[in-house]
Amino acid sequence: MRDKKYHHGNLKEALIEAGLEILSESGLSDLSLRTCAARVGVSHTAPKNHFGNMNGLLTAIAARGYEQLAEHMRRGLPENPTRHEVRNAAFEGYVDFARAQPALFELMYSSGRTTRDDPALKAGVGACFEILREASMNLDWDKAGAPDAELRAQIMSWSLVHGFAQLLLAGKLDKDATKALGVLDVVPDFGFRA
Amino acid sequence: MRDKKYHHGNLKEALIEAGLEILSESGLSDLSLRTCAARVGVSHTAPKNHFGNMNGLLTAIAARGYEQLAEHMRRGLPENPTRHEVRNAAFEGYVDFARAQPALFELMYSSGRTTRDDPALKAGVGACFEILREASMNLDWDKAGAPDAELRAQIMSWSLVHGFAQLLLAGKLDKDATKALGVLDVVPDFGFRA
DNA sequence: AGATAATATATACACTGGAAACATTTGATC
DNA sequence: GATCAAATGTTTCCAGTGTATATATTATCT
Repeated sequence: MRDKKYHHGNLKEALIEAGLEILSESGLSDLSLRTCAARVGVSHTAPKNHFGNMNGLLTAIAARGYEQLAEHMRRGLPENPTRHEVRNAAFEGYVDFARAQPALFELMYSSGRTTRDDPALKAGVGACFEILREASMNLDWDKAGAPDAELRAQIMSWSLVHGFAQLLLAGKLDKDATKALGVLDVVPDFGFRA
Repeated sequence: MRDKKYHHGNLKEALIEAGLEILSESGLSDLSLRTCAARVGVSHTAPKNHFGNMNGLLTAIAARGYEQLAEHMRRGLPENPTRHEVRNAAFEGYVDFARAQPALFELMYSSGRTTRDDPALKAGVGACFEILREASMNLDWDKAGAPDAELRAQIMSWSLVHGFAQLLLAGKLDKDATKALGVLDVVPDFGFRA
């Protein structure tokens, strides 16, 4: 880094990755414009050109998070997976991701820190939502047959797995409870009747 | 308030209520030691004597939040409620509370801002958990009969209703989806088979 | 080459939580 | 009642935060 250039060249991407690193290493409270900028070696006002403000940077980081979450939910799937395999992978991957990246997960689902209408963010959320749609198909819930049975099952699946992940991260499920249930064992098989 | 006394007399309680008001009126981002202290008319370092630091104040506020949530989950119950009425009231009350107090709800379930081991906080969480236990009794899930079937049903109930509430607050369920489902209509009757 | 836009810096400001020293009041003990 | 210790608040200061403004540097396009 002898000849440090005035223009970084790929600052936008570098800042997002710096943010992801900070979230992974430290936590959400240590993620700031200044820590991100410092890690990249740039002044703390440089991000403004690419993200507008803190909200914009956080939104971009959260969007990347949803992409990673979608990856996680498809990880380890065989070539032509059965519907049951898709469901198991999706639910296991969801909780796995939350536990592996708690700070990022918290940012992704916090209400005021990100901009909901952001296209990249909505795309990431949409990718996850699509996986959950596939994972929830042909679930024989009680109200199956109702006009919006599929959407209903999809939202219930998402609620169930997300609520479980969040309660886990928030420490609301004590160790006895989770151990008795087998945590990851209970998740993919939430009592759904195939 | 002519003769303003040096000692407030009930500062601890006043600060908690000020915090609840700020959360209700403005939002989590506007809640600070200084805004709380200013609302009570006291210096911004006064809270230290009662709560130690910001974390302590937030923990106390969150604990109060769980008490309010427990109230909400029992609101409007008749004298000798049926199990179905208990369940409906608990689930409706849970989502109702989240929508009525989104900022407080976010604080209550955020990971790093509060101290998990705090006795008052644990008591509040315990009260809610107990209501959920009652609301989940005799649920005929697939794995009913297993040694920990009841705890399992309890955790699933909590995950389901909490996940739904959080996804709602985070704006992940678009209006078409929630409208198609009837939101509060779907909550108390999540496909449980009585 | 020269104008213009994009990108990064420098500086200043209001805000935050917390540490330290000090002031005031309360309450217990003699 | 006087006295001394503990509890309760204030004052002052500091490092850290996001952002607005003005400025400097580079890239791009005609």
